[in-house]
Amino acid sequence: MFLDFRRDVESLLRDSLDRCEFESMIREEGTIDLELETCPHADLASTVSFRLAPVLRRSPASIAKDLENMIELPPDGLVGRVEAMGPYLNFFSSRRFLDSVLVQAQGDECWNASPKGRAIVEHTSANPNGPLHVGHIRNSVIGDTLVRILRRAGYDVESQYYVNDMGRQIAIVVWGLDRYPMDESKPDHAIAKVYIEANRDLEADLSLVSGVDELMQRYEAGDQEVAARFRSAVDLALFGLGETLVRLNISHDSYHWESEFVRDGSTEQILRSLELTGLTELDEGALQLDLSSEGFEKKLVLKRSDGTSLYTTRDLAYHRWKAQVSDRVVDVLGADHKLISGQLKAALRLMEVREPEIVIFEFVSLPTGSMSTRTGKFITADELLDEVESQAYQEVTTRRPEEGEEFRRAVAKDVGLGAVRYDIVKVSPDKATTFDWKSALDFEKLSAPFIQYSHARACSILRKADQKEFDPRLLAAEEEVALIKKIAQFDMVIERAAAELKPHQLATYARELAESFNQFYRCSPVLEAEPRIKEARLALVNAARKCLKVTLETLGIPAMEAM
RNA sequence: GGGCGUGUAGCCUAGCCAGGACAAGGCGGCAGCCUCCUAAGCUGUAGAUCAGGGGUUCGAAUCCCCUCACGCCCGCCA
Repeated sequence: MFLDFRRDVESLLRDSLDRCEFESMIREEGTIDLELETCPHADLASTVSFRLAPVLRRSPASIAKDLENMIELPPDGLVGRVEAMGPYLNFFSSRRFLDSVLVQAQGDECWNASPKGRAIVEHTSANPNGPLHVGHIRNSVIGDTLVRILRRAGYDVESQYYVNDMGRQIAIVVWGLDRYPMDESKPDHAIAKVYIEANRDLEADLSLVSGVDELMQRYEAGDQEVAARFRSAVDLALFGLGETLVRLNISHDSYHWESEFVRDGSTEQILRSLELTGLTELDEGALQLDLSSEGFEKKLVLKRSDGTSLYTTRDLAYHRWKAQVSDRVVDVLGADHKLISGQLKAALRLMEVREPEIVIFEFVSLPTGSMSTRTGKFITADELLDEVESQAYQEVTTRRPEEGEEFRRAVAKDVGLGAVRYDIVKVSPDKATTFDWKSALDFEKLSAPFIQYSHARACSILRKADQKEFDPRLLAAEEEVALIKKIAQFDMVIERAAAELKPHQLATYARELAESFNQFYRCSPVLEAEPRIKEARLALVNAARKCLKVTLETLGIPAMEAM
């Protein structure tokens, strides 16, 4: 679709540069950047003339004119028109392009890119010491959307949850379970209560801390009885976490426990590999890595003086394994991991292991300050989902009073899920946000229901008519052409979001697509149009419906047929 | 103190990495549209020294430097 058009424009422009012999004049600088971009004035515009002007000592406008004159448009290509507008070189798609988009969009193949390789995306990986809160799910939603985008872009993706089962937090939970029984609530919530109580005790009486240390040492040493207690506590928490993730339409293909990488010896192998670099040293019994050559002043501790391993060392083992079995490794991490992930990458470089691509998201705070599992200051994802769904139920009851209970419940569930996911994914990950109930419960334009609604309207039209043969050339109204072009951009948006790992670009596209459809909906009546126009418009509605559905699914948001 | 990130209308956000043709949306405000395919929609309107200052450039919200404000980090925690 649009990528085909862009490829044709690139080749036409390169040919033209060759014919004008511009390229040879500045070849020593390498190939010319064609400077193609989408803009309001053309389907693709090039500003390459500005770049050429100082080298050729000519005005950008005259260069653009020459380039325009030297372009030979094939009679039946995707590029319909080229026009030098001052210094800009504007390219417009052809009628054939619009027709082919409309035909392709009736099928299912055009929504998936060709195979690219294997990718591993690690996301969520919250400590199993409590439920997911509204900060954690920013990780989950960004991560899961990236998984879906990469799949669309042609990657064979495995999503992984890295379980921190060897950390202090989980040892505190295991220790606390001896003193406090879990109550009847959802297991992750019950574990959090134990964790909060245990922390309170440990802070009140520092002599208790040795009990936690001992548990950690026995776990790492392979004590069977302790291992069983750890496993049982972690499993309980993960079970609860998993239920929340299901509500968010998120699932992981595999779970990997930190302790795996200790037991199979790969953490020890990491230590040996790093010792070979000659940059390690013992300081008071602890093994440290000097990363000053990589720009880190502080030394990275790899092994405690009591011989136990540390999070980063185990993480290095995990990352070396991931790099070995895939073509792309992506981690989604909170802003508090910026430094440590930089050190991780540096250590991997020293071992000549391919570094992961790290997507950092900034924190979600509450109006009252930052969240904390330890002190119990958080809004859980479960609470949020309950509240949003209940609000959505009221909305749908107001708007569709004639519909039955079952319909309204189902719509509320899908609207609620969509609203939560879209609200998170629409914001760029590097923006810190403050959680706000009012905005979370808003179902208007800049939200998922806006897009779901467009899809439902398209479905409603299609339900009322049978699709027959159509002539795409009959779609020439401004809004119709704009909608076709917007649909065509799907492949480019996916490619870019997958390359840059920016899921919010897809959220922006989804809103634009829905807007284009709504404008078409207003201007072009379908069912009442004369037969041949009606068939063509039905085909466009069908194309838009498919594109909206695929876009929503890639965002992990349900596309209902009615709402 | 050092590092990283952010600062765009009353509020929230896109655009910034790859500088280019009028800074794009939403919420809220104001004025309209349901004898017409679902009004969770659509149309119009008002509202911006793109944090501030300097620099590079034919051209800067976008690149560089400085300042200010906010967030995160700088553990033998994870």
